[in-house]
Amino acid sequence: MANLHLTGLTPFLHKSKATRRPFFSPQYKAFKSFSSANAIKSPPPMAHNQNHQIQILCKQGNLSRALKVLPLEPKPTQRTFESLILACCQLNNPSYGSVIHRCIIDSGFDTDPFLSTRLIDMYSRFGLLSVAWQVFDNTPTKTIFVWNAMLKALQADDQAEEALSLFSEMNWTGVELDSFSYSYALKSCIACSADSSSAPNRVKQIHCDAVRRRYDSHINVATTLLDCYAKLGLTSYAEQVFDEMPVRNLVTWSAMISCYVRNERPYDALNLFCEMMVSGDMNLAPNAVTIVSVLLACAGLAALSQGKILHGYILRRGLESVLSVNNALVSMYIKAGSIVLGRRMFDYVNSCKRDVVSWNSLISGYGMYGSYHEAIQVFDEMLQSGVTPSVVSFVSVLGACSHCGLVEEGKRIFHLMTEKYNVVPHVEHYSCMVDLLGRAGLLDEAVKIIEEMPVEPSPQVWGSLLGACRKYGHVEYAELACFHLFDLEPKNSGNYVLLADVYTKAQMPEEVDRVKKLLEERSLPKLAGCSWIEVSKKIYSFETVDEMNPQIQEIHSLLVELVTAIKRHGYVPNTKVVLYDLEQEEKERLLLRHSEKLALAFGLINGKKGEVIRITKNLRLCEDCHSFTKLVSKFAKREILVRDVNRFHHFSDGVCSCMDYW
DNA sequence: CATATAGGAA
Repeated sequence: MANLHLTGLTPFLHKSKATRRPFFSPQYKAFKSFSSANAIKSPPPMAHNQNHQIQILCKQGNLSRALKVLPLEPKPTQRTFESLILACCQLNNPSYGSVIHRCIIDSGFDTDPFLSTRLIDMYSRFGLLSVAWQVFDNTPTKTIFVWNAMLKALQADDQAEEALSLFSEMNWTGVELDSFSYSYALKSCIACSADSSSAPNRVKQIHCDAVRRRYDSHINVATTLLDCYAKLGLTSYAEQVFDEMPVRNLVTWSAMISCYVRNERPYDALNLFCEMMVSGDMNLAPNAVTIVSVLLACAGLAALSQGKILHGYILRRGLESVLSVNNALVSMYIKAGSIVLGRRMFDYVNSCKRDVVSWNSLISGYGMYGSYHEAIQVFDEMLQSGVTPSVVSFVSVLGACSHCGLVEEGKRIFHLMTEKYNVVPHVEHYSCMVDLLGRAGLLDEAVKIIEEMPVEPSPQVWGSLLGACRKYGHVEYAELACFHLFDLEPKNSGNYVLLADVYTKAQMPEEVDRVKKLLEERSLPKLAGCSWIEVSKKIYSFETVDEMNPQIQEIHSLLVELVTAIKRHGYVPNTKVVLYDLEQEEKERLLLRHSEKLALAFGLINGKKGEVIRITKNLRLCEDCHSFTKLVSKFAKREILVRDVNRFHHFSDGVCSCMDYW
């Protein structure tokens, strides 16, 4: 069971990158001029113990009064400065920070490693990395705390390369590293998105180093390591770290669960969660973070019953008021097939507590159900409520347009985005536009978008074009898309299959064979079609070649019965989707073994009458299954909801909610 | 004198 992600979108991070050691950087100059202009002249008349007084004022958060007392004689103690810096961080006030720094220099504390640690941390919070570097460089005796503060600052500012070179400098200068050093360095490894091919080796190298110095048994180092492997998709490495850990806590378990979720193994995630729950360890009571991961797993599996059970647990634990949990619930209900319950969860949240993520979930949810009007209505409501749409908001709305074939509306929103909201289109938005135009058959226009886009087309962009080519049988553009795709993601077998599809449709058997050979040569496993269905709170999954199910005979005979019946209502098996060169009868037999048909028959046999049949598929729904299910919904008088990789199809009385546009 | 360590929502 793989490839379940519905809308694969990552948030975008925009952070300023300060370069190392610009001696008189603008920030530093600004800081100097500011602090001298604001130098405080006269000390207050008298105070019994001014150091103590300042520390009290800092604790109360009254920094301005504390600073008025500051330039005292004799000079303030180190403790006093520490209180000032901490208060300044708490108040998030960079101007006061500069004033305090000035006073520290004036008092001759600027070489003190303890205060340097605090200052570096403060400047890191304010995003003033170049000043942090100055403090770092001006500290002659660097304790491990000073090194770690700088390392953490770089890591927090996404300056991964800088962080790693600092880490190697630490190794080289012979500083006694501690577990924090390893944590920060590891986190930096996976942040190097620029050349991610080296990330696995970097992590492994630090792993070896940590093992050598016996730091791998530290729970934070091990957990960070686990998470790094999880984010790199190296699940087996993550499992190994998890298994070999001497002690595990809630964070470790949650990290492992989230590893399975993000690597498309929601079933394993749920199993591990159950294992944690039955351990009976009171320290392993799941918190909001754990719950969010598990809800994601339920969403991936479309495990509605499991999700509801979890919802009950959330209510008992009083976690329903946590916004992230609520958002995860909205998304879980939507992806598990109930837009109604998703909407109810959304409405349940106090409107002032909603954030842009809540809105985006609902918008993309309506998009997946093909409910364009609701999607756009919710989008408008969001704008009216004063929430600024994010990059993802536009992806969600454009996706909704795409699913409904509303080309003009999509173009209008794309313009709205750039003109009114000044959002510079990301590659994701171009990908949406290519998808929108491609699905509507406007292939030339889609290619024009790709040619003219100012950013490098991502695999998703070419993938959208290829998908459109499959739909419309455009060989030339399909070859163009694959030329890039085979280079960008050579191991994605789905692209080869799509290209073969295009050639099959165009009746070019030699080319079909050529692509198949390519697939074999590169020994890429074709992702097996898999469908699953929840019946009586249990999930049953089916693969195309599935003889393991004890009811398989019953399922097959029901399918044959159904086919005979619906053929009278005009069903013609669409044997074009079969890639193999076989007799017509054999092709029809193969069609009946498609996993979604098996799941459908299983649902008809075992499900309760009158209940909606919910099926989930790991690939795109095939055209034959689509028309088959439409007729079955009419013939068997059942509502059928099928979720494929992209969207939902709601079949009822012979009609699908997608109106045959998908 | 000591770094608020590590896991999460579209």
